[in-house]
Amino acid sequence: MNGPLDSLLEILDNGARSGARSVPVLMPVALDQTYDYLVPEGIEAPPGSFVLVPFGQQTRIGIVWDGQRGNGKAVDPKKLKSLTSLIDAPPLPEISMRFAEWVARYTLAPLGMVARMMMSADAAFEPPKHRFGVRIVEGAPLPPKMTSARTRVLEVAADGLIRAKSDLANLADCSTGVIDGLAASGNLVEVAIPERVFPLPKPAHATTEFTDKQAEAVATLVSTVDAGNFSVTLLDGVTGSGKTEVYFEAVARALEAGEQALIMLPEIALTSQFLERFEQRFGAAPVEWHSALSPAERGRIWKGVARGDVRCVVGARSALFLPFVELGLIVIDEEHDQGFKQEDRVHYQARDMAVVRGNLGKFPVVLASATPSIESHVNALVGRYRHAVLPGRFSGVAMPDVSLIDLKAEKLEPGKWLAQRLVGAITETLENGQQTLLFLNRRGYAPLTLCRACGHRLECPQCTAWLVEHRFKKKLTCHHCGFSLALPEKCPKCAAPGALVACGPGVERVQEEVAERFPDARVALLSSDLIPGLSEMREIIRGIEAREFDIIIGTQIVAKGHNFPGLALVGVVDGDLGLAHGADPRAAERTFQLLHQVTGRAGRTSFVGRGFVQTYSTDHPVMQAIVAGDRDAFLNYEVKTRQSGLLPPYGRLAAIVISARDKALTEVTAREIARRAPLSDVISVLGPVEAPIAVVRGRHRWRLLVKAPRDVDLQGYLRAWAGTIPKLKSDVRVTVDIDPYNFL
DNA sequence: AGCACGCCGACT
DNA sequence: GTCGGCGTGCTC
Repeated sequence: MNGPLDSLLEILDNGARSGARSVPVLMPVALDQTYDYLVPEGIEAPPGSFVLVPFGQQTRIGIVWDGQRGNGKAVDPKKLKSLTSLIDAPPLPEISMRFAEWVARYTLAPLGMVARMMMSADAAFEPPKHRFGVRIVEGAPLPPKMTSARTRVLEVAADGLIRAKSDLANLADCSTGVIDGLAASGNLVEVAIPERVFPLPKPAHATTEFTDKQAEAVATLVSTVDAGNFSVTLLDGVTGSGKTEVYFEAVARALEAGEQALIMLPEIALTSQFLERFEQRFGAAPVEWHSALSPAERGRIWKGVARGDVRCVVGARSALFLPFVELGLIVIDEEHDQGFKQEDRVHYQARDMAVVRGNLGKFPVVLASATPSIESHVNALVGRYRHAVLPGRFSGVAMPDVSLIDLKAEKLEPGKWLAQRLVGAITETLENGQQTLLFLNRRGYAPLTLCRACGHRLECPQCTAWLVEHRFKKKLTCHHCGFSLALPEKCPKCAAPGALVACGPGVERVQEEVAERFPDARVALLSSDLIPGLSEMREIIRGIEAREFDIIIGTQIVAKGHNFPGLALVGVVDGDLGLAHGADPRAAERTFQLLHQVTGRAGRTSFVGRGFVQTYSTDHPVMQAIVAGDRDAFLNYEVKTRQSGLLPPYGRLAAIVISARDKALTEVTAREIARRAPLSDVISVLGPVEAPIAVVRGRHRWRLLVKAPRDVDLQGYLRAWAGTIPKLKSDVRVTVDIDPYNFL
């Protein structure tokens, strides 16, 4: 006898004889197997428990799993160590374990790495830190020396609330010494500050008036919640069609039924506007989950979700991996957004994994968008998803009137990036006291700097990429690795002074042109590198809503999720920017969505807005669909393109990236891996080719693209392939990305 | 993933 | 002669 069964029997046998129990533990590291630990007498460690275990040289937190995942080798029972202790945290729900296994299997990531994502709230596993504060003691005799500071403190504390010493000191305008004095005299008592409770969203807090069509969509969504089984509904409606309010009703129904609900948004769209709408409907702020939370908050929310104290989460993609115990609905708003694809560590598409989560949890999933992804559109078309359509704009306002500016005919002045017709429209808009948005999806001042004297281009020393000038920061920066360099005075190659010229526009350069052309206009510049955090972003958005700015210049962070009521004109500086990537099957889709979304920002409440798209490719189907305002024309065109190319969703893709510091080694390894691809009638392997960005952070990169029909087990093929690859030379890294969105 | 062990180059 | 670079192997 040998193999896993043998080792299992051996452990059971050993356990029986010694009276010791052992449990499989999954560690949050890049490993796909569980490790067995003895459970000391007196400790209960049921599946899902978080436990502290000795692991190699370290002691780490693992999860007691509900099944063994061996590596095929038998384990010597004498090697078993005992787990150190049980962690005081709510257990990982069983459904989260099944979900983790599913995600690991699908993405080809080690299960331990998926577990790590689920545990990304360190504070949840640490003993809770009690914060202490003080409260007034009613009726205690006043100390003999009553100073004015002491009087102020007691006046503030008279309301009986518990406050941190420093808070109370601030409110009473004194030092904490005064507080300590009053505590010593018995007039204040030190008490633990109770944990903040999560405000409960109230399903019946407010009622929304719906049009007939909206009410129909509400009824569809609510019926999927009532059905209590798995379904996916594509909620399809333009910005301003009342999409959010419609799916709020589904959320309300799930909450009413005692289920938890999750609303996922692209990180960038987690705006205060959205949170306010939630609060208006549910009478409480939602629990937010995103990367800007403090560690303590993450821990608190993680535990709240696992205990069921949190009923509704509004969050970015990682919220999907929170330990929901009673999840009954997921809404993915802006479902087409590329931000749902995670590209590092575990590569996953949160929208697709949310559908999987719904299937495992037997509950409905709602995908909402004004410009659905081709994948979801096709799924709705063929009946895999239900389709709820919200027609037109809620307030009865027409879509903006969009025109193209053909840059081949209407030439730009040298060194300028706004065509005369667009400048004219901005002037008119300013005269009308309305707002203009200029959109350019490129950060910085200029994407390329070259030397007029010798032709040298300033490139990143560790990537195959140009350095982008950031004029405000007086730096040249690589957008791939973060390398940066002070803006040089003279050419680093030929030393010619003052010969460096900036080529091409970034948002900062557009701002410069705007300042020159419209010196009196109040201008806001929005770019992720210029905004330190979420709160600053929210403040700027508020300023725009309050019409504190006339012209808004921004990258894609302005395209998403905001409603600017005074916006009458949108100018797209470079409409062709996203179309360039040849290998990316989603380039056209992405460009269409972005242009549609950004031009759709104009004229949303009380007037017809205008949009101008500057382009050199006026004949491109994307541009044609944008001017015609004909989303369906674009969808039809793109569906045909995908169908004929067997591209998603008609085919499945996997990208394999081979990288190493040595150029030749990278190529040799890539060719060797490609050579070992199992033969298949239906699966094709393209490449290897050098990656479009050939070097990143000093690592050379080669790519393979695997194409399979929809109904073929692509992961099985890849696993079989991986099994034939001999051990890689050190420093060679191979990553597999199922359903890639990045082709660089 | 993270840690220790191991073996080859520039220092006190 | 040692410190430390990172390549390699292992974690019940």
